[in-house]
Amino acid sequence: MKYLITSALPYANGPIHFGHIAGVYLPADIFTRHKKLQGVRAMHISGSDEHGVAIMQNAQKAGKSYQEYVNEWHRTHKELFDRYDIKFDFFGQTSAEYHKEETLKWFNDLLGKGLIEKKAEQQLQCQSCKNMLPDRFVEGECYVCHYPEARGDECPDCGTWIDPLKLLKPVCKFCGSKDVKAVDSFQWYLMLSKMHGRFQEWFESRKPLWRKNVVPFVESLTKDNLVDRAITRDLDWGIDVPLPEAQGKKIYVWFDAPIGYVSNTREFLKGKGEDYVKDWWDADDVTIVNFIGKDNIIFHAIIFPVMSLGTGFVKPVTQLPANQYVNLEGKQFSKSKGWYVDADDAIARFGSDALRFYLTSLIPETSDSSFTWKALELKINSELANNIGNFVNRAMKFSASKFPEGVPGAKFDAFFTDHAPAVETFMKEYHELLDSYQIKRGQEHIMALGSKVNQFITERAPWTEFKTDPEKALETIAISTAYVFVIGTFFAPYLPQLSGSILAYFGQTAESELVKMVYQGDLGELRKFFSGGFKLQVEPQGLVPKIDSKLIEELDAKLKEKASS
RNA sequence: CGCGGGAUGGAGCAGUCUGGUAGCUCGUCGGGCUCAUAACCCGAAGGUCAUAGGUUCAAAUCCUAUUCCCGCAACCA
Repeated sequence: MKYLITSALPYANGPIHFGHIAGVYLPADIFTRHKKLQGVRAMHISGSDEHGVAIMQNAQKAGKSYQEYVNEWHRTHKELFDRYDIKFDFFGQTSAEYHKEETLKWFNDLLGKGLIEKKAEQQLQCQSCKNMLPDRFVEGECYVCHYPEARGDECPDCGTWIDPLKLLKPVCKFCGSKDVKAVDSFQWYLMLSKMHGRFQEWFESRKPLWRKNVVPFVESLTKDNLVDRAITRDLDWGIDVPLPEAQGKKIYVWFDAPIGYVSNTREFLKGKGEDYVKDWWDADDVTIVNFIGKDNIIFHAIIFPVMSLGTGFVKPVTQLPANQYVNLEGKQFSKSKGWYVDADDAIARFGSDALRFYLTSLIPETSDSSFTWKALELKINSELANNIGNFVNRAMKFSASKFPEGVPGAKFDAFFTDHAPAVETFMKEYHELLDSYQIKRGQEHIMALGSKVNQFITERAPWTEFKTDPEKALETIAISTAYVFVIGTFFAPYLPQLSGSILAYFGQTAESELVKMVYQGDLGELRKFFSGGFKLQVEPQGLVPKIDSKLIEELDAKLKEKASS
């Protein structure tokens, strides 16, 4: 079994915030690290999504070329992911040549199979700026409830799905002109309706695997039929429709974006001796996992699977861990309203361990969750620092001060006879949680182990044993030391930095064979490692700095002040 | 109006598919310990599981109706 893991392509049009990180990239990163530590072949693929009207508008506003504009956001996003220790095997761009090639391969194949068809239609065009107006770029009066600011796709007041052609008093959102007219046009459509039967058959096989926030939603949209969708647009930024009669038309951004998963894999594997289709996307033993937010369900559960089934190029998605949203104190992030926390600024202040730990606890697996500064402080100080950080610190410091010459190998035996069975059970449960995409609970599970070992050390009270029976104290420290190793190992997918610092006490890293073996549950290897005795490789020190509550108050006040101004 | 999600001790959540003593983390209160980052350990208080009906020997869990909150996705995860 191998895992092809993708994260929703971030749109190269604005900053990434905690919602994106906790909802998509962080769980995908943790899951990928987990699989790799298990010794399973896995790759994590993503990249910037760089086409579409919104990008055109903002690039124009910024006075930049489209390519310049998306390149800048691409670089910004990449740097942010680095700071959060979110690793991709490949993070590409949809404006790249290889992506265009792959997209055209799909378009031509579907066209050849009759799954893409040209259809005549009427479309709104602004007579002032001459732009063809996509649904969201026209506003007017709702023809049902007469709400004056209905959007071209839906009336926010009465909820009617608007046919933009029927909108009363339409206004162009590009230039504000009221001179908007319907003109005859034509576009190419993805004929989803022709694939309804095959889609349903496939979807049945996915139902038992997918979350309950996905299945009923998809079912309600696909029960009776699938609606054909236009996949071309009249724009001047995007991939050209490869047909002579399609002058000036581009492929719709949502058609090419999911192909980005495939094209980026292709680019990643170039010259590496593996075929991106045969060895990965269409391999018999591949599990394809798309980490996405709830707003992307339609594309990942319906449209891209139909495209995949239609071409037969790639297997449709196996697992779709779609998360809900992370809000900011209950309300959606909104940069324009100032209701916003800069993810870059936060990581600079608190570091990867603290933010990854807190954001993991916020992964909105079943319902929306909420970021608050106060909760960040509490979570780090009273959980990560007091439980895990403090345990590692007290065990290692005691060892260093009372037994500076090290712990002899024989003292570790008690760990392997008395504690190993419980640790093995713990590991099994931990793997089950991660393997079923319960990322948040996996972290909670490690915390529970932290509590257990704090209990253990308090019960044994090595500081008392040291006075009455130093040999016994030595054994207590040996057992605690083994637990420190286990904790360091199991935090590796979640907190690579903390895990790295813990493992460094043993002269190991997350890439060490020993660590992988232990991660996979092989305590025999660990026994061999400790059998020669153990001496700290690094002077112990507090590994989890506490968060200053004054700083939290300042940040909190700043946020609220910004939002109210 | 429609569709989807949610409602569980002070806060955040799990449990609902497969009905059977209501669980976790934080917070609060009382006690213990002193190796450790004023950390750690033990104990306690605190919930008629949104509401109203129904099915059942038994309902947080199944059924029906209602209320409130969040989102709307085919260009914001």
